[in-house]
Amino acid sequence: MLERGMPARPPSKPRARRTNLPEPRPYHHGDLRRALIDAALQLAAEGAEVSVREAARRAAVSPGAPFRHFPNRDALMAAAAEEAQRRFRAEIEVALDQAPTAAPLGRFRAFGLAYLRWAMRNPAHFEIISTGRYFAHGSSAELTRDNAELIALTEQILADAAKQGLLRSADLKSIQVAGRAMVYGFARMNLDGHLPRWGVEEGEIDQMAEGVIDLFIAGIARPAHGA
Amino acid sequence: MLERGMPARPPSKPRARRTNLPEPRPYHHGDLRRALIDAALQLAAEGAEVSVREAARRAAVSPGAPFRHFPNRDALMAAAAEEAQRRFRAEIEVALDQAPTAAPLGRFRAFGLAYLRWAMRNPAHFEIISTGRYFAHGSSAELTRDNAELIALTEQILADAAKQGLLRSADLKSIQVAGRAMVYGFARMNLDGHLPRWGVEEGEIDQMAEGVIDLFIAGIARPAHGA
DNA sequence: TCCATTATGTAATCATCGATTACATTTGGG
DNA sequence: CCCAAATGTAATCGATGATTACATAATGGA
Repeated sequence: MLERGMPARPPSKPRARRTNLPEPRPYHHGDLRRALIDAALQLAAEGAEVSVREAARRAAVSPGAPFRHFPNRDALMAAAAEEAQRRFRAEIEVALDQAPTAAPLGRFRAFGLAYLRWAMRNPAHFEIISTGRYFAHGSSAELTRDNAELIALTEQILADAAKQGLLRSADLKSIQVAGRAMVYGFARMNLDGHLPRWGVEEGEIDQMAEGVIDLFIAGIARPAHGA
Repeated sequence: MLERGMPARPPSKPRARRTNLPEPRPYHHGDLRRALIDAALQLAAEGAEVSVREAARRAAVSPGAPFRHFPNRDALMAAAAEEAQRRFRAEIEVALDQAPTAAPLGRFRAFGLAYLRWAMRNPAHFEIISTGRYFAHGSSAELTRDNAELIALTEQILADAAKQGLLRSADLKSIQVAGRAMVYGFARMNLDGHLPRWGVEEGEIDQMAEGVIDLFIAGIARPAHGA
């Protein structure tokens, strides 16, 4: 596969037909596919709508060029979503690696916090991943699989918690769906502008996210023996 | 205000210039604004994207006509959202009117169930209301006010529950945000295709919604004395 | 080494969409 | 009755997704 840092100028005949252009980029881009994905993610992060043409513009390429790499706009969005999902998942896995394996509810908490933290800091990317409005639902097998694995992870954590007698209810399915809904909902509330900007304080929303997750865990956890 | 069932043909001179067209609609529509809003909601409900032109087409009117009633597409979407929000709110208020005033947690449950029931049955309309992606965020004062009132309603219910000593925690803010996040998240999960179609059974998702809400209430409620 | 095949980019073009402008028709009040 | 305001039409513009024909570069086998 072509790398990003490859030599930008193959030493073939330069053919400087126009001498005033500062960057006579070679006819071939090098890794246009990657550049388009990056441009798409960047556009989304800037709050602009992602158009194929604008991505092409950012890659300094003609409007038709992207269609050599993606059959249509949705395919570009799907590729961008896959990249975003990789980053999302990586951050969650780092958080889980740092949490002790023996404490399921602590892992559950770490998972939720990492999830929300990423979603708060990358709202546009989170939306591309989650909404399925930017490209057909099951069009990306990688995205589907990745997501299913994350869900399975939470199921495993909850099953461990149940096995250790840490949960008040045996209805794991409801707990799982409720937890997903709450975290997903909090992320989307932030995204959709339903979280008032409590004070200008940075990190205030992070704090609220923490409070909400802890409330949920307190709600499902079996009360401590002495309480 | 003009009604939908108004006489479609004012008895002015018919001017049948072309005799083969089945419906020589009069030059003036009657209530184009309302027809455009209906068309927009209908298009959304059908899963199609809402375009001004298609709404105009459905109203059998020229592509420029809608702009006599809405300055731009967003304004049309905002008007459609206001209409959807009215229906949404009406259904919730009916549900609350049927719930006993003295049982705050029962009212909380009724609220959540009505909310989810409507969101499940009108996913596209729910999205128009909630997403703020179809028109500028605070562009509709009515929508903002309506939504704020619904939120205030849940706050009141929770405050009542706290006053009656029904809650385990005194952190009403976290409870409120967590509850909103969970219900909102469940609705959006359905919308975004994150709820697997558990069996073809109709009403299965309704059941899941109920389970999730009950789990949440059980989590925040002070345990019964004898338990 | 040559060159032919394939990969990749360009130019031109099309249909659709949101939006604006100039013009036409209808309606309703003075 | 008539004119002004409201409302609809026609024509047009710029942006976009997408397709097609063509141009250029990269690659590998003879």
